Amino acid sequence: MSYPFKEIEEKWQKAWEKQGSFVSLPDSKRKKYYLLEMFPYPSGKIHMGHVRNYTIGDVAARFKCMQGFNVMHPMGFDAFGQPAENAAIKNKTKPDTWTHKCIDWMRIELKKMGFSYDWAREVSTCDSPYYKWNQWIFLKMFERNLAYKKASGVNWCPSCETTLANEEVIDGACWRCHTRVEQKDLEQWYLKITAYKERLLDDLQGLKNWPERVLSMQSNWIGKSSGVQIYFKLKNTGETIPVFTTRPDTIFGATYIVLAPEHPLVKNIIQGNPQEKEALKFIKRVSRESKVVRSSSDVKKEGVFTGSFAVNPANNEEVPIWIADYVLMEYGTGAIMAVPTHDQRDFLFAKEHKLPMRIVIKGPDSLEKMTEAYEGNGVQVNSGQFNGLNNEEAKSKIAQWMEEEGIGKVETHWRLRDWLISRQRYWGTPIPIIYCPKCGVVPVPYEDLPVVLPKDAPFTGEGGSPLAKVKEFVNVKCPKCNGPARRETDTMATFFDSSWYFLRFCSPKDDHLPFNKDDAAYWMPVDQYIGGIEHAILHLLYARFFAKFFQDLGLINFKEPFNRLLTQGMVLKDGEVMSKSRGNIVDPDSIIKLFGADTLRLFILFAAPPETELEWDDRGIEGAFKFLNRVWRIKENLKDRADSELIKVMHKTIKRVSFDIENFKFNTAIAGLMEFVNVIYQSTCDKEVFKNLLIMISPIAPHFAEELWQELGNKESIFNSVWPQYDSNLLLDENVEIVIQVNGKLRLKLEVPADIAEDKLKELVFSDERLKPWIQNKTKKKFIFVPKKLINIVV
RNA sequence: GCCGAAGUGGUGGAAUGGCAUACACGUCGGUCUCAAAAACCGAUGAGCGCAAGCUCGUAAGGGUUCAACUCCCUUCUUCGGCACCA
Repeated sequence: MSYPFKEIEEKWQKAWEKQGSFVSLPDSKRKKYYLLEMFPYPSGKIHMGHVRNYTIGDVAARFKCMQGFNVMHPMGFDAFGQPAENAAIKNKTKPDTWTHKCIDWMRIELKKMGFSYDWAREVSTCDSPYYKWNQWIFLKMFERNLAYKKASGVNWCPSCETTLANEEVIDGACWRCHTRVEQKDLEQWYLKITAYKERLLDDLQGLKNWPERVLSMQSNWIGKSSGVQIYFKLKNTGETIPVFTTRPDTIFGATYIVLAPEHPLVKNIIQGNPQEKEALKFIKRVSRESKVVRSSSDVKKEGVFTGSFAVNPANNEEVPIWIADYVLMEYGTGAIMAVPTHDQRDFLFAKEHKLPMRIVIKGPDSLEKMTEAYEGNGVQVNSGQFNGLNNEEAKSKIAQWMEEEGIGKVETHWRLRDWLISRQRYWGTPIPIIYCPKCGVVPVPYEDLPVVLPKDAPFTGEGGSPLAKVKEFVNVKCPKCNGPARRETDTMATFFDSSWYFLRFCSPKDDHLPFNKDDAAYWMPVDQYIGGIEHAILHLLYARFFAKFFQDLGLINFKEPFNRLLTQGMVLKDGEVMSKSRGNIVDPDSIIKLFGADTLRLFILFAAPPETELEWDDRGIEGAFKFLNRVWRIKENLKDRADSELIKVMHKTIKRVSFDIENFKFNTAIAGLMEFVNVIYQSTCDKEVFKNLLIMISPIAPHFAEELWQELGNKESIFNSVWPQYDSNLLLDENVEIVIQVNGKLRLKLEVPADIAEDKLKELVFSDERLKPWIQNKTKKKFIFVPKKLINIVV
């Protein structure tokens, strides 16, 4: 007979809700702990990824609570976004109706898992009391020129019919629908995240409790590269061609320069030269190639000579100017100095086109023997006054010299671009801007917020912003001159909404500011944040940017919003990510029906450490169920007094499990509990021991533990009890097993008193018959003794 | 190419430089049963051996150390990020 999980889970979910068990209030006398999991998009159904993410968080929240922390554990919904529009078209409903229905379903499913959320703090980003503050934040940014409108080439997804931020383009395709992204010239709203690039990069250093790979991804994305802009001059006209390099130490080896085909100077340079016709042909051909093809690294580097020359400012040498497809207009200055001896791309290009080379940093090969560029360090040669210096040293010396001579300038390049936030979609926060023919771009006054998203908009699926078709929305009076004006009909990207929701949770109902300063000062920063690695760049970078902006507004007084970050691994089935298209989904609800939420929680924590991928295993879930039943049956055999040995094991288990849960090592924490239960089965167990076992299981299987806790006669909830402490005196054994090694190889194990003296032990070891064959007739060189652990005899 | 993470039984996975493979799954055996299921107990890295036991074994190779899955170097493979980034 298995334990009645269904009744138990329903019973306690109701009881906790009624008692308000997880409601959190600021309390300056108690230490706070803000535990946050990335809030879900309300698709209507939770999936295993949610279950894993939220179970990890829930264990930590309940554990911290029993350790005496004032825990805040909120939940909400990231509710704006495109799927709602698609569903509205498909099901002939409204995005608003559809989304709220999904939220209701989702809330029920989350509650079925028994998560300890403070539902009083729930927020949905699609509700105007929330998105009003998106508009407020936007206006604050607008005032500071951090939100601006600009016409430029943008990423355009033809399938979603909207623009995309750079962060939303993955391998040249839309992150959502994988359609190939096109370039389009449009006037769009941007947030000046680049104004924060140094802080976003530098402050990564302080994030000691973030995973290495997330830090590295963010740092790559921000992409700082320091170097020198060097001014080459056109031989004939004296016009300047700036090039960017990170290797100023190789300037004396720059034997030609290369311009991107789109470079604005190209036309002038080739004009009238015999090479003009060929060059034009080449430029035309390259312009037709797509960006993706051009940036694939295995394509041969092609180029043509322009017929013109420039002057290398370091040695006044004349160098030919080429055009090549491997130089990109978007990066640096769109022109490079080529050093074939010390850059592999330049080397290949120079060999192909028989261009001159000169070694300026001594490497292993002579010029004749060189088969590839030498990109390592070494001593400067052929470099005028810098000969003999190590190139690393020469880098800064040369840069300095160039600045003094006025032939170069130290410069830093960044990969990070401003964040494109306007979307030509309906289901998002309206951008609070009005266009007046007289006054131009006018921000909506603060007192007029929120600009409410009209509930009715025509959905045809034909593209174009649906809001533009709602006359009552579009036509307004100009706040400045009261004349007829027109509203902005683009909405904000949903990543805007999620960039500050963690602050809103601190005071979800505040109608004064996005969040209450005092509440945020108490709860923030988030102590532990948990979510998927897919947000390593997008959401986590934007949220950091917003936090820094709020810091500048004086609303908060810390740099970084998330102290610790845990990125949980994905849930796989048969080695592949669970997805609808693969048809390998395991529905959490079906598992809850069969085994209950507690078993599901237990399995998902036991099967793998939180950060790694987790392979779903139907038999594993049965194993988890078996374990809970095994614990359930202990109550039938409780005696008045427990074995003293069992009590020792209990204290060891308390130590171990506390440490493991504290450090998010749930799989080994559970292993420890299983070992403990195995020992209980072979000993005499009493109520006190069993109680401690239940407390340790309770964060993992809360309903289960609460039920047994009550059966033992406790009136208070198990979650009001204090996490057990171990008695370090009981951790010590009287006898210990000592491992005897000879030359590092295990030969013998001895059971001896724990406090045995080294001499006595030595005597014991050398007199042991079983060891004779290994040490007889051999000279003993060394005797290593690690107390309570091992002896190593070197012969 | 650069940056980051990882590589351990049939499987998921354990091991502050000190007994490699904890815990679980699977498999095999036993107890209970008319029988089965459940439950409980036990065995389970490979090779050799009747056995006590021995040898090998943590991607590969080298090094440091009395002692290396763990530290260092080289290489390979897998995954992730960035990338003709100058």
